[in-house]
Amino acid sequence: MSLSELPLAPKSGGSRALATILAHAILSGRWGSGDLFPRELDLCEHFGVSRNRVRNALAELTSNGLIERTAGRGTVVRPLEEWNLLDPQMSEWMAGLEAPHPQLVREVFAFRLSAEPFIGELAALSATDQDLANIERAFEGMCDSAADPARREEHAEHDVAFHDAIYRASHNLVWRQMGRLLRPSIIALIQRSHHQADSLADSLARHRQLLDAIRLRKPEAAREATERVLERTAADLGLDPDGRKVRRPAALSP
Amino acid sequence: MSLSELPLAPKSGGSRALATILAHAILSGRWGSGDLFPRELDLCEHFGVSRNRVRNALAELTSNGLIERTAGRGTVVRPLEEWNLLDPQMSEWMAGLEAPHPQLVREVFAFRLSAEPFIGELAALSATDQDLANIERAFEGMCDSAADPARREEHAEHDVAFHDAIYRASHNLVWRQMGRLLRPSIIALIQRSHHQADSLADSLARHRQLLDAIRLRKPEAAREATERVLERTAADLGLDPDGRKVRRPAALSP
DNA sequence: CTTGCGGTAAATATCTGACATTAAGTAGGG
DNA sequence: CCCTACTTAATGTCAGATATTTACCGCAAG
Repeated sequence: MSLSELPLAPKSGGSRALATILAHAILSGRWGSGDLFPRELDLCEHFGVSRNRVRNALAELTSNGLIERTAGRGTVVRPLEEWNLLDPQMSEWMAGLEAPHPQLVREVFAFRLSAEPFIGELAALSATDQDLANIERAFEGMCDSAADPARREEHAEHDVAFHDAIYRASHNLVWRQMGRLLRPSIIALIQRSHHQADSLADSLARHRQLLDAIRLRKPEAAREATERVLERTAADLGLDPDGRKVRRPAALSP
Repeated sequence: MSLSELPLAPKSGGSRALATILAHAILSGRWGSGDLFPRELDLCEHFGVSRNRVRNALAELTSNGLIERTAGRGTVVRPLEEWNLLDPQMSEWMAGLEAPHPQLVREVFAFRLSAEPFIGELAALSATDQDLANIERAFEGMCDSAADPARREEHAEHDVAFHDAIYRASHNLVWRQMGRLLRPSIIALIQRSHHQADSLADSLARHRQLLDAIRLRKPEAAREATERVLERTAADLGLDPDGRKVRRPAALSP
């Protein structure tokens, strides 16, 4: 991939903006695994910035596993499997992307599909009144912004807040930080799906059931409600809702 | 905390070594949340390195959420809840630490306690022959190195490999990357526990049961076996095995 | 023909010094 | 009393020079 296809307005915003541009290019899949990345000096010239900024930007990509740099050889793009998906910076980049790697969307959603029903259980067991209030407020925001098709983005943000509040209700640092994967996953959703009016109403109804299950402290019901919410989401994403879905062992063991 | 208590041999190893020293100091809890971190120039003088290296090291700490830097004010340490636990670099730092934050150990273990039984199920459902071979090889390594008390570290590495192979058997990128949390958790284990001979034998027996459950593709059995392994681990860590443990909803719902 | 050695080029890593930008505190004038 | 302008102290950025690592090529010995 030639360097000349990249946008070039990173002057404002420090080396962060430059890192974002480069990260988006890699996350979109413009360079394959093992491809050589442009040299520092070429990047300096193309973007009209100092070598220092370029180096800082590249250092950030390095720390997220997107590239590997070695003196004398240059900069190469690392394979997708070694990207650092759990870094919040990566989530931010993925969320700001118009067309992320399809595999990335699938992997993240497969994770949600397997983990979130369980997180729903945890939330039903450990949610405080404060957590419930947060979930409820997000839900009301979803309802409020659902009618107007022009407020899709706002709706998505409330959607993120809803699920994130559930992650937080687990009251564990690790689970909570995993909640950052929600944003890219849900943003990808609104950009892919057409979100018919009936689909939206159905989605809201399923979210309400999940909220109720958590409020009533019914873990089993929360798990099932989460599965139904994700079924709806999978349909909107155009993914096979059962392809990678993991059935509960209760349905499999003798 | 004064800067003079830090070790000072980061000459070899680039800015990475310096970042490790500083990260270890923060992870040990020497600076509290919101405390001012030493200025760049003081660090330069103390370690006898250029400002460039100091800045690179600090940039790495910044990207992991350990510190926050703003021009004009200086560098402050961020609260533990905002540390970037899921970054592999952080796991490495935590693993290399002699005495990590007790809260950190607890949070990570609480996560394992809730997540790993489920990962055990996933592994029993999705493990390939290759995965099984990996798990088995790690288990044999554990057995082999169990007898000699002088090979505790080697034993711990096989222990990590065992559980990591189970994470990998889930065949999902996100779960797989979470496996990096195992190293710091297990390293903390061997540094805290006395690991009596009988405790070790018991631990091995429980690991074997888990291995067998996965090999026989019995998700339910794998979940229970994982819970027993973690019970043993909790006891060795001196944590309350039931304190934060999440019972299965089946035992709670009507 | 292959292997091993040395030299050269290319890329990243580091050092140094100067300057720009930001944020907080402070004194003076309205 | 408040608001502005100045000072100070810290991080952010730039530019140039130098060090180090790596790959590649030519050459000679086996």
